[in-house]
Amino acid sequence: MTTIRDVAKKANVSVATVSRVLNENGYVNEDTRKRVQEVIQELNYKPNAVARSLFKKESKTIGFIVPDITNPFFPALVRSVEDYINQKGFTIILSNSDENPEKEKHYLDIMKQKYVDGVIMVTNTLDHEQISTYSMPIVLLDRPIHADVPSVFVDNRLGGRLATEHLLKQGCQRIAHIKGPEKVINADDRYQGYLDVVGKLPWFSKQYIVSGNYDKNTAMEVTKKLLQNHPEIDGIFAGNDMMALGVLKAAEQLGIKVPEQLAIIGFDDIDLTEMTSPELSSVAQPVYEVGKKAAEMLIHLIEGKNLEKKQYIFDVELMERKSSKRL
Amino acid sequence: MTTIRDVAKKANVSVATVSRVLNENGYVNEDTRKRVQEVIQELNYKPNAVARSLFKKESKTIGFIVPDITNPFFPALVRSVEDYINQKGFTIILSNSDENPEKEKHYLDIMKQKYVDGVIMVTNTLDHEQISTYSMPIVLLDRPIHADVPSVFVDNRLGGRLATEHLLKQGCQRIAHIKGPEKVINADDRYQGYLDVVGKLPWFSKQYIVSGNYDKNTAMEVTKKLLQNHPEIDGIFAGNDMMALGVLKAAEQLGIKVPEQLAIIGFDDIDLTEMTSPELSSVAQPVYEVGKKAAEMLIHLIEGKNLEKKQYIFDVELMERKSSKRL
DNA sequence: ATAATTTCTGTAACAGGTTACAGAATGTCT
DNA sequence: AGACATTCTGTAACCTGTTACAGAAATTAT
Repeated sequence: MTTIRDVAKKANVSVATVSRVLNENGYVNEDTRKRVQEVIQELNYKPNAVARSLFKKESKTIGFIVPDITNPFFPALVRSVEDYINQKGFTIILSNSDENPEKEKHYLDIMKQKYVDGVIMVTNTLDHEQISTYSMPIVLLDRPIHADVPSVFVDNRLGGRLATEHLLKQGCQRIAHIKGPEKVINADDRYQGYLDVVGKLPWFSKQYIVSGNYDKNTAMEVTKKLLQNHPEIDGIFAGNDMMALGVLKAAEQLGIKVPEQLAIIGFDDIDLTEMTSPELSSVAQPVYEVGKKAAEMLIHLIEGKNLEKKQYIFDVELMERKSSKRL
Repeated sequence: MTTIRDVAKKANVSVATVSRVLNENGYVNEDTRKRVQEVIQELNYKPNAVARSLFKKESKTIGFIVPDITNPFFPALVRSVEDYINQKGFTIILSNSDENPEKEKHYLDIMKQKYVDGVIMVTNTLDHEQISTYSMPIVLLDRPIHADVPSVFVDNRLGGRLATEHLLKQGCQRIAHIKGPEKVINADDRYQGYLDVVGKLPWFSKQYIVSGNYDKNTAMEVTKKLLQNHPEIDGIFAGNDMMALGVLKAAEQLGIKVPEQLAIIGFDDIDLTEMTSPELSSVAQPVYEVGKKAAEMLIHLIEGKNLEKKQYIFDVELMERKSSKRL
């Protein structure tokens, strides 16, 4: 490995001068600059980022903690964050937390030890206080925790309303909801949106709400039971698209026609909504913008600037496709 | 930030002793050890990983370069690698290359500057020589480049054969192939497997082979044209599942019944094969094992051990589902 | 010509760990 | 008791950049 001292020696200057050339700061004579740069070329010298980090207490690296990258909702988020921070010269350390608070803390510790400049994370197990003990820039994605913690998410409740209203408008008489996991805030918000629309209707009953864990197989199981017990159900709003796929599957296995006998709508508008048959209606999140905004906020914090707002809430959009169109 | 010197001062020992306690090497008196550990607890001291990296020339970090994490094939790979290396105390820096050699080199440079201990990458744009100039452990995933570069992949040609034979056995008379991108080796191997089975049959014609870029929309377009020009086609082997989904979509739009009029099979067996209607047949790769093996090899190389084999080729498995079952 | 600036360069300390080496204390063996 | 090995601890150099500070050289102002 060539070091800055090798370059300095070969160019007959001090390491300080080489450093000045590298960082383009301070005064350097034009001839000297050229000579140093030639030597850098010649030796193919690349400065050691670790040594630089040690002194500057920064690493040009950010952490990104997601529950599980295998969940098709997250890769797009990761991608949009990378696209943004990359042009700012940062790289990403990616970790999967499995929604496990111990893992989350473990990774935050490691990231801090590695001098990451900031962290973007998707969590609902940590609270405001735990997060602030890390005293480094942290931006929450997808799930807000506290008004004081910078976060970016979408209006899930509105989304729940839009989806449910849409089913009503399509003429559904009994609308069920497959809810996401217990402690996940956005699942609860979507559920609230559903309640906003149908909670007061005469036919409404808590029996039309079942839990599905954001997972297609669980959703398929619970939907089958639900439909067998309640054949009157003619519309289902699933808390996310993976569960909506499970619902679709359940309907198919029970020989129920979608959308004629059962209208279905999901949430997230992941890529494969267009690949199913019938195509799946959904509530779209502007995933790319959400990721980008989180990245922007984090870079802002890292650069020591103030945030205009601590929370950004994006609008959602109803995507009407065949699985719910009965008119 | 508390440093090792703070701990040393408070515990009335030298930094060397604290270091010995931290790393559990060298001689340390039991009482001293306890005292130091109490101080570490008390100050909540966490050693600075950057300083350690600088001296040890290692970072407990590996790089992982994928073409695009948004492609549903890669997250599972990333996950399995993370699960393995994590228990060895490593973290992952993830980067998307978009199959662009400049980006790949750029990221390799950065990773090297950050002292990553090794890199796992999915590429076919770099050659043996370029890779070896980086003089750090690199393991290739999914696409081999040269027998000397450690790599893990599956028997794509066999997979191509299995898929095509399966279609033959289902009674298909004219089998087309939607091929992956030009320069991607595994796409070519799958294509060769297809040729192995049907290349010598009397009906065979190059017209039954079209290029689809591993992408569902492109695949849908080309398939529509193909089927319009060649209504005699009654079986399609798509180079990957995303393209198979495009084929499925094309058939639906043309009013062609799957599998009765057209049998379809894909490759990779990504999660959503079970979510389509009809469910998609595919050739399954043991993704989790492939990722794990690559991680194992990399850790081996990092630890300076010798590899038993430079290349590991995993078997594939035919997954027969409804999209191809005509019997 | 002298003073005041500005440009240019080098020395050495610093970031926060690890470890070679030396020396002291303790234990074991004739 | 003396020779030797073993245990324990500290000092200081090292990893590789960055930068404060000082001093020299060149330029501009008076």
